Amino acid sequence: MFRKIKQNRMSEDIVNQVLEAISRGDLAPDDKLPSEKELGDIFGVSRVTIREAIRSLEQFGVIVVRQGSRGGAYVKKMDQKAVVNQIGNVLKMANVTFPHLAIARASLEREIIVELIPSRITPEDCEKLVQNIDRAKAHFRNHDSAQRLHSNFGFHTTLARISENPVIILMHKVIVDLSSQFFENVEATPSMVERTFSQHLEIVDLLKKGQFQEAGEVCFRHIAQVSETIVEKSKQQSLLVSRRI
Amino acid sequence: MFRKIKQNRMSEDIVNQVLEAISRGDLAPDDKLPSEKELGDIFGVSRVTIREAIRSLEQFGVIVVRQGSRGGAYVKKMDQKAVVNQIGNVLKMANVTFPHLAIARASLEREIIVELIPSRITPEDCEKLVQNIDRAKAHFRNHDSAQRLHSNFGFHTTLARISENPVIILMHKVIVDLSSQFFENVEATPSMVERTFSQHLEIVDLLKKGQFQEAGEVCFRHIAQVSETIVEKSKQQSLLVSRRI
DNA sequence: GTCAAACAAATAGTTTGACATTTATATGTA
DNA sequence: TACATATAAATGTCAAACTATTTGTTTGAC
Repeated sequence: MFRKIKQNRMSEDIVNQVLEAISRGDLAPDDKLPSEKELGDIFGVSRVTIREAIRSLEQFGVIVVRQGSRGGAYVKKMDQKAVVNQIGNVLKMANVTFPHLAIARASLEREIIVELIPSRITPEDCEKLVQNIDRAKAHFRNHDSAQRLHSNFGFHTTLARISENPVIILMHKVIVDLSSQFFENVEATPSMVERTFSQHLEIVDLLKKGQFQEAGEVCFRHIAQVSETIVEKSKQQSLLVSRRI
Repeated sequence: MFRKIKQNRMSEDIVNQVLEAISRGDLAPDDKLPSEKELGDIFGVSRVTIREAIRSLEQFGVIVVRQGSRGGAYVKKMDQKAVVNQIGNVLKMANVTFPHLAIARASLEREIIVELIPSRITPEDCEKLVQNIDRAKAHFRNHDSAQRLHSNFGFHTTLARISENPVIILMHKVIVDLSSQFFENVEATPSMVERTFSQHLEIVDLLKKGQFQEAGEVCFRHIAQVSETIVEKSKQQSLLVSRRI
């Protein structure tokens, strides 16, 4: 019925005021907040209190603080990358395992392909997907596994983007980012890599032909299968995969 | 190739050490951190620095701080609710609109129903779903719209839980929580409420009959339709719906 | 014994003033 | 011009004191 009142701590009040200012647009990205001393004068509190508020805002991810001359607290652009990072950090403290991430990703991408993409996909999108595959192949030839992984994940991220729904794109990116660390810790065999390439190509081909249902199923199986391999490989290398990330 | 070193700020170091201690399990939920003074002695820094670290950890959501005797910083249980809250707060600062949330939710639930539920659903699950509907109806009769909404959202949350995938359950809950504020701000007409009841019932009936594909489609259309109504009603009441949440 | 008020102890919240460190920019010099 | 150096404006840190809040304990009245 009622919610408990708790308005201790001046720093909290300051945090809220700054957040509101950002929400309203009174503070735009790259804007500089007044210096700690000035803020102290404005809010009528000491520098220590201001600094506590700044630490909260910084942890929240809405400002960055630079030292030195021309330093200070600057409003951070809350772009997709920043949001994904923030959410990822929170999720790291939750008891989420790699298999859970994998299934969630596979499901999400299937839904994206089967239901969200058909009305939106363009030949240019297909072209981008193919480019991702080509880039990954080039990195494979150069034995650059980090970049190869990046391009392969890029294939899936590109898929998600076609949905044009920021919430879905965000959720997908969070899952992919958290998953990627597991991929980085196992060495992929050439056959695994080649299979990924051919499955990615198969998905693009099906998309081009308008066979979205099939493409979705191939994608789901692809992710499930690759994830299963990662889990197996991780076990061989005694890596934690079923524990919290 | 290399990443820039940045070892400024002792409070950051302290934050990381505490986070690691929590990750390792050295600090369990409800454990009390030493007092500020003691922490200062342990880390060899002043109380001010300790307090800055504590503000960060608090904003991160891993501790709560109580004042007074027997007060101090206590490790917070990172249960689903806390994680959902944290992620929701981050998302509030992103440019996410209600329609985007609505489509994401509709898609997510369709995938849950069509692909994730079939192998898992039990008669008990159906019973829980029916109970949610009944509770909502009771609240409707009592003209308690807040509780009615809560039970109606509970129907969908119960659905998500059947997936048994914490990542999916989490994503779904975040979206539902963020969406709910829009529902709370418009007054639903009796006909809208009745239609929701009948659609929820229809979904349960289809689930009982094993017609998952159909249930998924009904659910998708139900969410899309209700959301559309919310958008319309909000416009009439001059509420922001297409701007950032 | 029970209740309430007064008191004590522990802890977070805040202030003040000082000094250290970092960084961009201006200044001076070869 | 190029490079070193000084300067100024920030943040980063410290120490010590005082305030506010919460909780436990004692004391006293009934």
